[in-house]
Amino acid sequence: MNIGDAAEATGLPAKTIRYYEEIGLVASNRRPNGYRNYGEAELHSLRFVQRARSLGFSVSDCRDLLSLYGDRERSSADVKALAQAKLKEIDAKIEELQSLRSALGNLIDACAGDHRPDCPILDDLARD
Amino acid sequence: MNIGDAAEATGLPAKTIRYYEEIGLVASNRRPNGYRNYGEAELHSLRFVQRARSLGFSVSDCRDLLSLYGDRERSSADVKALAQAKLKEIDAKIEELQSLRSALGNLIDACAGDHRPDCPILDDLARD
DNA sequence: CTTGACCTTCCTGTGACTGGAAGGTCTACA
DNA sequence: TGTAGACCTTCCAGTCACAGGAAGGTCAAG
Repeated sequence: MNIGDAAEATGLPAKTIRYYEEIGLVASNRRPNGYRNYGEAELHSLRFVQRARSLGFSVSDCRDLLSLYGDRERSSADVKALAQAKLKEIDAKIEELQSLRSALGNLIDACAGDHRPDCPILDDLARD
Repeated sequence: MNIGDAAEATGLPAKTIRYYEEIGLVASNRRPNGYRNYGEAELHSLRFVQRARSLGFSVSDCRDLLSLYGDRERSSADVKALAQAKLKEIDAKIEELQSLRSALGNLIDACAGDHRPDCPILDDLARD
């Protein structure tokens, strides 16, 4: 299976698949003509990474997760710890965005939004 | 006022202040010895940008906001529109993070987190 | 034999900085 | 007067996770 088909099968752009190979995340076999060749095992890894990325894990996290996935001696506690750390990051981001949202929302509510130049938003940004 | 003092006064790292000058966001005067020299006007702009950034505006947005701030003919509606677009972006990010949080949270809840290798988190990432 | 859809590698750019090297300047103190 | 060290300067490289594009090789169909 060529990279284009692998891209379609996994939902990842071909560029991204090449990138994952370049950084040593998901290897590939090569045909005699130099083309990359993807089998079920590689597709599986690519899909694994795709899902982990979409859950918010970094590429580096994916490396760890793939390694845990391949380790028959792993403890599920190790995976859970990784996931919980990620969850904490996500919670922190949500909280930050919410306080940001609230501050910006207040400014917007205070602004008339008409043709006149008076604007509480700019006033706040420019306050001494 | 040298860049170090300006950094302290605005809360921005000196590196960042130089960067803002490089991209043409906040200019500076120079002393005969080549050192940057910051007066009240420049400090004001830097603080303005610092606040706008901390509200989630991009550097490009800051450029627009600075320009609106300096425009006596502006309409507050223009500023409000910019802020509302940003608010929409923030809301979208919050929503995305929340659905992500929920998906990851479910997986975590399903994982025993003990010494055994069985792990619903990995199972989900590796599902066919 | 050609066309066009693939594939390859390599280089550059993104956003918003951050770190570090190499070297110039200023101030305080002996 | 010399010097230490705390500033300042520019320039280059790295971050993260790719995306865009150029130049050129390969393949299947007609």
